[in-house]
Amino acid sequence: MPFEKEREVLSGHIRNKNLKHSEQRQIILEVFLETEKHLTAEELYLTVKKKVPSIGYATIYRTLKLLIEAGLCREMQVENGVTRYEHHYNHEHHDHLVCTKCGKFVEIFSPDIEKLQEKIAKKNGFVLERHRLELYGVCGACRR
Amino acid sequence: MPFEKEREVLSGHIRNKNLKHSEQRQIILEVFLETEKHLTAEELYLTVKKKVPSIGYATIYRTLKLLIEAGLCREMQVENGVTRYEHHYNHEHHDHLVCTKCGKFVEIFSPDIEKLQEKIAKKNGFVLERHRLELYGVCGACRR
DNA sequence: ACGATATTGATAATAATTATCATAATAAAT
DNA sequence: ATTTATTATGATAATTATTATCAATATCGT
Repeated sequence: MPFEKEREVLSGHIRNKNLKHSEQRQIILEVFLETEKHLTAEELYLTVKKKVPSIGYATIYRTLKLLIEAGLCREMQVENGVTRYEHHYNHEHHDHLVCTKCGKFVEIFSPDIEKLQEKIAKKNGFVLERHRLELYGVCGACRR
Repeated sequence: MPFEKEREVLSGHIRNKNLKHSEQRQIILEVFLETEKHLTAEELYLTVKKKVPSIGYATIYRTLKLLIEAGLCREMQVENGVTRYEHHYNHEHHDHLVCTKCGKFVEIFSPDIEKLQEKIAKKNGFVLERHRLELYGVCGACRR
């Protein structure tokens, strides 16, 4: 059974909040997890629609919110304003390095940068909650 | 004459692109520069409207784009999705540390972080063009 | 199976920004 | 100064992404 852990997380969250299971939620979760890239709501909608033709946009958005609350999903917005959704369960925190030509991106992480951020926040009297770092440049393939 | 340099920059850009001067553009620039905080398009619109009641929203957006092209203005988007505009001419590059309670923010800059970003980009074969860094936390005042 | 409650899907509403287009303003040439 | 070509403006429609509304349906504990 693939994604058993993730199913359980969602199930637990639903029970926890006295919500209800539904086929739509199951399928949206599956499609989301099966897709190995950062989806837009529209992409998710279109893919789910193939399995559940009656699905509505609102359900996609509602379920994405639910997945976020459950800790299974994370929102990311890259420059142009499009919101994408990425897997969050068992995925380490990371930031993104995005190619401005082809849109390809890689996930990055730097403990050194994280430390420096903490330092800056403290210096200004802030208690840091989270941050957002996006690097934009041109990737190797796009430069030739 | 205040903001003489900035006026010249805009003037030069307008000449350069064979565009035309207008009172609206002058006044929008003035209001933008006079306001010592990061404005939304709406705030700018409302302030300009006091001086030029006939001003339209489209002109505000068009002129903001023009100011950005001229290097006088920079867009910044903080988490909630609202786009704000800040002074860019003769302002050093900086990032933002934002309070999630009251919305207050301070401008920050760390050469060390910048260097690390370059290093990461290079390691991944990217030539870095720009980045975006926002730190979110709770400020001193909001914690008591 | 019943009843209380939550979910769904269709659609309207919202909000921010951009496109359209007729009219007005600007700049350059006469 | 007048003309002329071109750009800018303002009103409004269109667009896009997301959220709210609400009647009909599905779920879950009894």
